[in-house]
Formats: sequence, structure tokens, C-alpha cells
Amino acid sequence: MTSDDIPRPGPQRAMRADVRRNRARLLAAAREMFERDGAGASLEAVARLAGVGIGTLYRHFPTRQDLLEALLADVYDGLAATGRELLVSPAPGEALTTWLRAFIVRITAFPGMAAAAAVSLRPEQPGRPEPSGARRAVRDAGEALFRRAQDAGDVPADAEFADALRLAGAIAMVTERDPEAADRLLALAAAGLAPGKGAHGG
Amino acid sequence: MTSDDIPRPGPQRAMRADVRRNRARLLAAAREMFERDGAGASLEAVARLAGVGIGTLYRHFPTRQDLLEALLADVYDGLAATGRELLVSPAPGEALTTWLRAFIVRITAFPGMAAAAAVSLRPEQPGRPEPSGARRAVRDAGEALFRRAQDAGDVPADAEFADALRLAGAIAMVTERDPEAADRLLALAAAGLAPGKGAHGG
DNA sequence: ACCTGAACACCGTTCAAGT
DNA sequence: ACCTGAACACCGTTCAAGT
Repeated sequence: MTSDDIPRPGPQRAMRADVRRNRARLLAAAREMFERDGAGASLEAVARLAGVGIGTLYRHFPTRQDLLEALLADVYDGLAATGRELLVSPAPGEALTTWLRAFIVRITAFPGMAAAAAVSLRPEQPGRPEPSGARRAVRDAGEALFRRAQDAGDVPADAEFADALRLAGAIAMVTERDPEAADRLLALAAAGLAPGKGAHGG
Repeated sequence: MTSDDIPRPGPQRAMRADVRRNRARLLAAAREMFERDGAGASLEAVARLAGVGIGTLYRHFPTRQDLLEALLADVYDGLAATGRELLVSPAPGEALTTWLRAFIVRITAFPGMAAAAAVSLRPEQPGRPEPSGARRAVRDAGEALFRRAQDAGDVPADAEFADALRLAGAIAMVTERDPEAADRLLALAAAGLAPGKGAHGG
């Protein structure tokens, strides 16, 4: 369990390269098929496009969600980088909403991707494995922006980052590939649908 | 096309009763199967449970979404009634959020129902038929509550009801059968994630 | 150790035959 | 006019055989 992905260095190097190439081809093919047909695209078609057997696809990605999360990992890494950049911007509240907007845009690269993201970003559960590096990275970067906005008084003191991220994910799911609608919903949630009711006790 | 559902009164009365009974049985069976297995439950199993052939299911409901919308129609009618009752409550803003909370709870009777509701409540599109009576009723009742809250100054003047409803639908989709999470997200969206930025131009 | 693809299972959908 | 269910099509998933 500890060194599972470093299987004995030496003469097997060529093999490992094949495996990696297959994995990369599968990811590229999946991205292409999913962008064409959505996240429900035929996995057989993905394997065919990648030039490997269907069994190889299943060996690398036992479930469709695994394949989707591998694609999401790149998105998450990019969002983490964007988040770190925004951390030095002068307006904490704006920086947060800018980042949430980027989050929504990038997890809607194809229909169904946002739903997969919502699953992958669900609160930690007993059954599920530790969050991957990319998942932790995106969460940490977003949380840093969130806390800074909270410290600046731009975000209610009793709000929680996990909820804000879920809300953004929800907006992404429902507006999917309509960025203008996503912007409107995010602006509405940011300003408050029914503000000023003193709902926050601190 | 005009009198499609009133096919010649007279000796056919008994037949029509059979058709209606089949329809009612299919809806009851669908509700039961969907509550057990989610909105993706086997349609063959639904037909079996209803005691009719699979062809009869397809005759009544050509697509899965049609079946889901038939179940949603009851929910919509109930929500419309609730909305009319809330219209006389003394606190317009609270009445709106109370109704939105009821909306979220009732469109999550089973996994996948909220997604079907989000589809059925999408902004009118060229291809899709006129909204059904129930859809119009729920929209009208919600909009009345929304306008009243807006007039009272509880809701931003430039906000749109359609967006508020989509936002509630989005929250329902992502929290599905977790009412506490839904409450937290709705409270966050109601109070405003990053309020006070003067985002509203009026 | 990894890959292939035939084989199996399952389900959605249609439509010819029946009442 | 409506219903039935066999037949077809399609896809996900596994696993024995191959390299």
C-alpha cells in the first residue's frame, strides 16, 4: 500500500512508460469524447479513441467517476494556482467571488463535469478514501481566500467555506454551459437573495 | 390536436377508465420505485410493479422525463397552494424563504427528482412545449411571493424570480436528501455570500 | 505485469400481433 | 383504441487467454 505506484525500478522502465502513455491517451480521449457527448459518453468509444482495449480503461479507471476525477485533478491544480495568485489582490471579497466564478467556469468544461465535481468535493465520508492532492489543493486555496474575505468583513463571520464551495458547485450544475446565467446566480447569491434579516448571529 | 384527450364521449367510457387506472398505477409504481432506487430506476420494473406491459408505460410517458414531470406536477400544485397561503403572512422576505425551503424539500422526494425539476423549470425554450398548468401555477405562486418581498425591500430590486428559483433548484440538486445542508446553503444565499459590495444598481 | 476483446448481463425502446 | 411482450440494439463490465 505504501509504494504501490513505484513497482521495482530497473528493467521494467519501458513497461512503465507504456502504462503511462496509455493513461495519458485515455485521459486525452476521455476529454475529447466527454466534450463531444457529455460525461455519459460511451467508455468503449473512449477506449477505441485512445487506441487501447476496454479492459485497459477499466484497469486504469475502475469507475467512470475515477476517470472524471482524473480530469478534474488538472482543473483543481489550475484553480489552486489561481487562488494563490488572487491571495495578494487588494479586495478580499472580490478576490473570492472572482475565484468562485473561475471555479464554476472551469468545472463546466463539458456537461456532467460539474456533477462529478460536486461528488468529488462532498464533505469527507467514512467510505470514501482520503482526498487526492489536487482536491486538497483546491480546497486549501479556496479556503485561504475565504478566510481572508471573512477577516476583512466581506463574508459573514458564521459562514463556512465548504458551504460556499458547494453553493458554487450547485450553480455550476444547474447553469452548466451558460456562463451568463452562472454569473447572474453567483451575483444573486453573493449579494444575498433576502439580506438584512439579521440571520447571522456571529 | 385540439380535443386529443376527450376522444368522443359515449360507449368508450369504460375504456377511458382503464386508461386512467393504468396511468394512476404507473405513477404510483414509479413513485415507489424512484423512492427506492432513484430517478434512474428500471422502467421495466416500474411497469411490472404497475401490472402493465412496458409498452403501456411508453404509450403514457414517451420519455423518463415525462414520467418524472407527471410526478412533479402534484408537487408543483401543492407548492402553488402553499405559496398562496404564505402570501398573507406579515413578513414578505421570510415568507419567500419559507416557500423556497418548502420547494427544496418537496422536489427532493427521491434522488434525481431535483435534476428533473431543474430541467422542467428551465427558462422557456423554442423546442419545448408550453409549460404545463402545474408548472405555470408554481411559477406564478412563487413569483407573487417574490414580488411582494421585493416591494417590501427584502429582496434586491434588480433580482429576478427565475434566478431565485433556479438557485433554490441548484441547492436542492447538490444537497439532495440532506435537509440540514440545504438549510445552510439557502441561509447563506439568502444572507449573501459576499454582501455589501454595492453590486445592485437598481 | 499488462493488455486484449469476446462473452455475458442488463436495460431501454420499438412494433407486430392480439384483444 | 389500447395493450402486450418478444425482439432488437446498445452499452457496461468481467475475465480467460495472450504477450
